[in-house]
Amino acid sequence: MSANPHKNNFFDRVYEVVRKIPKGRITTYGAIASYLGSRGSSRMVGWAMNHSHNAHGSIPAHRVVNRLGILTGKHHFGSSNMMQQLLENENIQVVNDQIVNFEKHFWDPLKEL
DNA sequence: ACCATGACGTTTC
DNA sequence: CGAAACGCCATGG
Repeated sequence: MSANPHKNNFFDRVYEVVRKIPKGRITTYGAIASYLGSRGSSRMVGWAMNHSHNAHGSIPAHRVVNRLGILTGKHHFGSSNMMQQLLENENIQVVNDQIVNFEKHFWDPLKEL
C-alpha cells in the first residue's frame, strides 16, 4: 500500500465510474479506460474490478463487459451464471455469454458523463 | 529497478 | 472465425 493521499488510486476512479452506470445499461473496460485518460489501460480497469471486492459499497461489475459485449468476467461472480442473471434482471438479454443489442445498452461515460 | 500478472484491445495469420 | 502475438499500464513480489 502506498501512502499517497494526494493521488487518487486508479481503482477508485474505476469504481466511481462503474457506480454511475445507470441500471439497464452497460459499458466496456476500454470505455472506462478512455474516460480515465488512458485508452490503452483497459487491462487496469479489469484488474481494478478484480479488487472491487475490496472497494466500499457495491460495484455493479456485471454492467462492465469487454468491447464485444462478452461476459468475460462472469467467472469472478461466484457462479458462472450469476453475472448473466444480474444482467437479465435488468432487461438485458444475454445469449451464449454475449449481450444482445450490446450497442443499444452501451453507456459511454465519455458521452453520457 | 526488474519480472510476472491481469475481468482488455487491436492487429495479424 | 479462431488463435496467437504485441501493446498497454498499474500493482505486487
